[in-house]
Amino acid sequence: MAATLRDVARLAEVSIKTVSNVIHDHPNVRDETRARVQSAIEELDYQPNMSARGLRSGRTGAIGLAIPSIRENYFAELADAVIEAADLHGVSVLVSQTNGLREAELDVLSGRRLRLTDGLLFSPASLGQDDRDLLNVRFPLVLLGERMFDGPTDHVTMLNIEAATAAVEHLISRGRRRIALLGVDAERLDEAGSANLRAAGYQLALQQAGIAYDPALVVGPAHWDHDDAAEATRALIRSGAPFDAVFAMNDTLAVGALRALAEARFRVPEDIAIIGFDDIEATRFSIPSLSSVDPGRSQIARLAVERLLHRIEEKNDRQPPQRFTTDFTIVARESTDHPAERSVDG
Amino acid sequence: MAATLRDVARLAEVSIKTVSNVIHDHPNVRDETRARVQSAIEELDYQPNMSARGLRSGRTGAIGLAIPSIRENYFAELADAVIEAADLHGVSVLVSQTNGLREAELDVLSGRRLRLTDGLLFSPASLGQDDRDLLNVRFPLVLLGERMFDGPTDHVTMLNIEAATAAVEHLISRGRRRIALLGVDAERLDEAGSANLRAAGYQLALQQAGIAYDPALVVGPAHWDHDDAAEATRALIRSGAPFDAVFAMNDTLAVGALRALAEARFRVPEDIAIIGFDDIEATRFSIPSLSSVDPGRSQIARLAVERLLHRIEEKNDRQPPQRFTTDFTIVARESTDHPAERSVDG
DNA sequence: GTGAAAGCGCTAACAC
DNA sequence: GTGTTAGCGCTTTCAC
Repeated sequence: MAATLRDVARLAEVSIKTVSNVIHDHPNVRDETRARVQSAIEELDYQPNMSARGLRSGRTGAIGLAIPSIRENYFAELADAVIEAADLHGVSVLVSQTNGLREAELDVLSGRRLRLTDGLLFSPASLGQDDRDLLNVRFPLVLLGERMFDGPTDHVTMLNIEAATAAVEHLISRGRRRIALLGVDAERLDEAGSANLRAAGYQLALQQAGIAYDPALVVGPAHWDHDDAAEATRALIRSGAPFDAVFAMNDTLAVGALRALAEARFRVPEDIAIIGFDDIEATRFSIPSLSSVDPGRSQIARLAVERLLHRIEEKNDRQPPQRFTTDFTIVARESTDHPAERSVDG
Repeated sequence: MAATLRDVARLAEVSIKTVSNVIHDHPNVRDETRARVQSAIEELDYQPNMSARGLRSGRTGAIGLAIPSIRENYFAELADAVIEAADLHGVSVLVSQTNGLREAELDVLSGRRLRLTDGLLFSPASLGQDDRDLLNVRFPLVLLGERMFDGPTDHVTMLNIEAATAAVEHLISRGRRRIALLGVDAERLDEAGSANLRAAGYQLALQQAGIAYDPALVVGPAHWDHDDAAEATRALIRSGAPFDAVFAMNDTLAVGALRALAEARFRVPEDIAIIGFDDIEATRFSIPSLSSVDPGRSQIARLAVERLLHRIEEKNDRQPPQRFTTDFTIVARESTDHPAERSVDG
């Protein structure tokens, strides 16, 4: 059986309060006593019972991270950054996957799903702007991503529009004019999430460069996975609409596009330049390597963890919700490292 | 403030014991009483305090998963499978990353790192056969991977030797004879871990096919990442040793090799066939797609979670440690979909 | 079928 | 500086 405070106190011949004082580095313990307690702790290999501490203090020392799927590289890298950041504060991370299902996301918000936690970092994939009120929960919550805005909680998000504009400007700076947008149907530009923001950034960049917007170059899929991206790119190629660059709304899409372009014997970047979004590791190891937008993931994670821990600390004097944005960077790699051979005007 | 059992009991006008009986689906509660309690629970949105339950019952309802890094695709997919499997049992998963550091792995085993858990799934990357005794811990532990064998705990592992043999046989069946082994230095074949087992499988397959073993075709890196894999492959190419196939000890290495081969203008699979190991998602989206060995990851996860929960359940009548192996499959994709154009004999 | 009460291990207010 | 003690919310034994 594991040792308790009582056992340590008995061995060190002090009261449990003194042991507790030693553990919590409280003052008012004589050095000699402290040493005696310390050695008792070591002798018994005493480890505090976190359930008891949690019951008493109302804190578990763990936070929840609810994301669509840890298999998606972006979220794996985000989870890594969150776990690292939490570690620095001595906090553990419980990971819950929603698979993007509304039911699962509601479960998460109900608190039914993650019960040992002091608070939650939540990156929704199904809930949208209309569900904002559901974020009024009884536990500290920090929202991630770009599906809901102006909700009742702190929110950490990237500068989607600005970053997308910069990505498209990067393509334009390489002499590209017929820039396809991969990741959203032209008819659904007004829906929630990163997609429409990035699409807005795309349109803005075109406009600023005096390039006409062509809906024929805007293709799905709604699901951002390799397969659908490859299929959408094939459809774009079949459509016959000429294009000399692709702005993929994330790197997974970009990798799928790369695959479809290779099948169709397009050269990247000579014939088609590509830039993705998220700067996941895969960008560095595709052939060719993929240019991308680094959204400042570790900054997002650090900020989010710090805000959440802050909210957990704060008692009743609750501050109004705040929104935080992170810095982005364009990372130029091989897939855009070539000026257009001839400019194709629309 | 969150509602407690007491609040529910008061509202339903019963004792807390009756509420507890309802919650735990115990018999001996009249239907009418049960209904009254149920509606009180709903009215108050009562949710059991897991710390209190944990303190009382000695169970937290969470398990730990300690892996090197969630960013590595293999571990992300393993974590996904573990979380899914745990979910089926109503158990949460705390993820801890060791980054392959010995210190961190010792921390994990000391129990200092994951304290809210009932048990641990541990996939070591630094600890090896000599550290077997360290696995004698006070909490339920299930070991994953192939760095330690015959330890004092349950162990779930893949059939590395057999699977590696099958992978190499797959290359041989395509007429390949000069098969490079990527992932271990020829001088270090005897060290711990998956590497030497897979190397043994490689040697076995060659032997059975009557192909001479050539240490010049066995190249590092010790770190299984894209960069080092690409570099090792470049070195192999520079060495001038002729080869017509690569068996990469995991898919990450295979992707790195693919990159180096493309740079050197080798065609895959026409000039060089490649097979990897782990069957991560990236295999399906590389160009060409990568053949691989599917190690039965979800089976590993399910087995591991079930064994761990079983160990958590069992009282003092502890069974001896058991070892479990999973089924593997060779998944043939484009990278091996071509018979050798001419056989190069060694 | 239901209730009363002890106690899991810890924290912290209070006493000395 | 150190000790005593109440009580966090729950489970469970035992009584009725």
